[in-house]
Amino acid sequence: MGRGRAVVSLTVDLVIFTVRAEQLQVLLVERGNEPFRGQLALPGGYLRGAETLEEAAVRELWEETQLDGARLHLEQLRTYSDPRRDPRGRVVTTAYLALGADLPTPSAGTDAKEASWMPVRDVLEEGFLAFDHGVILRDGLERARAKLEYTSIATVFCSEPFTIGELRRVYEVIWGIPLDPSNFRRKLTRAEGFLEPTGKFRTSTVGRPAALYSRGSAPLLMPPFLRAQENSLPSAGT
Amino acid sequence: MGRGRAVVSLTVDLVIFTVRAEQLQVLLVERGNEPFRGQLALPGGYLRGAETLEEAAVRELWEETQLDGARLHLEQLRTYSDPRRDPRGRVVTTAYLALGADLPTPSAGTDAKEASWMPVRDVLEEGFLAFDHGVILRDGLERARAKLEYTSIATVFCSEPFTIGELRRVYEVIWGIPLDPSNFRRKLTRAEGFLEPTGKFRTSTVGRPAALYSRGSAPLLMPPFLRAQENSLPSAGT
DNA sequence: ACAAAAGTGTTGTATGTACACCCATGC
DNA sequence: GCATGGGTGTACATACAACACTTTTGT
Repeated sequence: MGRGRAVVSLTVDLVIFTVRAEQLQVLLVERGNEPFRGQLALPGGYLRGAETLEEAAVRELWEETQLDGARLHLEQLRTYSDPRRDPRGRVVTTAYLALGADLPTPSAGTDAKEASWMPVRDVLEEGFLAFDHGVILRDGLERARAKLEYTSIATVFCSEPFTIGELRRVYEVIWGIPLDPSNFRRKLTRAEGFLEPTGKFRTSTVGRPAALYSRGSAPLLMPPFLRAQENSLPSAGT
Repeated sequence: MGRGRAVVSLTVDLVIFTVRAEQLQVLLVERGNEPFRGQLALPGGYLRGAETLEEAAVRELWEETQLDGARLHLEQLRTYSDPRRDPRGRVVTTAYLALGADLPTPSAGTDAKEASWMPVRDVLEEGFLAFDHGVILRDGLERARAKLEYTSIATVFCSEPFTIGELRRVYEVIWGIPLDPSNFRRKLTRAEGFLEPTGKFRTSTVGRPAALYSRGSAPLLMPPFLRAQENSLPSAGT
């Protein structure tokens, strides 16, 4: 029964997205060791004895990037198991997708590795990232784009409270297409449980003050908010 | 760096669904060893040295159930990593979802274990299956239900060629709600690339002969075909 | 006054839903 | 003929896209 049972190491890797400077950005670390020394990679590390993969993801998030898992949306993305994906041996990795509002730059942390935000569009090309991290990144991007359509996930990219205009910019940046402000507003304000009005206004910017909202409780957007069949990956920027 | 690195075994488990006798059914095996001896479980087994998880899933599919992976839709579901999920030790498992048309009963195979189809509604209750397989099964069910909405996956439950009525029964059985035959037909025949007319008819049944179709090439259903927010899991049967 | 962003109204088109009705077959 | 499913037509309600228009601020 145990015949041929593989000896494997298990790791977690993190695709951490935020929207800053009108661009979708991903948090990357520079590798300090071979293989792929000096190349950029997703943050990640080995699973430890008594923890779940999710716990390992939160721990690595903190250790490598000083980000607080409780303030991010975190979900399992997929497990990658090609026997040749790591030249050092048999390493299976489970990728997690983390989404959050633009936070104080984490790279000023104390850890050895230097973490930095990079525009997704600049690192999408094949072979740019170490290992199979390019594939993982593209899978994470597609997951994030798809979830904007039928869940209220976009709100986690905004720090509360936020305006509808800020939320719209999240959609536009991640989908790479412009949206009609009036129709966007109607769609989201009518979606039951999507937005919670706070009664306050943001007046610090030009133009008419915008109403401030916080996240509602509904996880699903019904009916979904479909982008066109616009599936061209390279257009992730402004 | 290697500090605390977990020693883990990796397995694959399979949630195999088919529609037979107007019910959604899942393929289960009876455990021959402790723990959970005699209890029903999802088919599965250990990952071997040089294979991917997907290859292991196809291999176990054949070894345990005599089913041919090439004739099924197979996709990764999720990886489960609770340190206490297997009392024997640290076993992380990646679950795969397999969907297929009602095939010749596989349980008459040569292997040791007895595999058999069971109606999903009869095995959904918590604690019925071994390990955390109940959770995995419910995740697989929710994935299958969700994918009916926005992909053409339902067609893999029908053996080609099939009629629109047969396809409609797939939706009704998996969602547990009745659908209007006329509107269903219009929706699917208008979806570009969903159905490929064969020009032939099925005349072996009562009523007017039904046109026969084969699967089209479009993987996505645009716009999606939404069930109501009907999310009650126990209603998976007729 | 003007630019800029928020927010409202309106209109044509598409889509979904409900249901009446016709069609072709087995019995 | 009648039951049974296949398949078409139609009318109503809803939803979306496009875009004109009003409101409220900063400069």
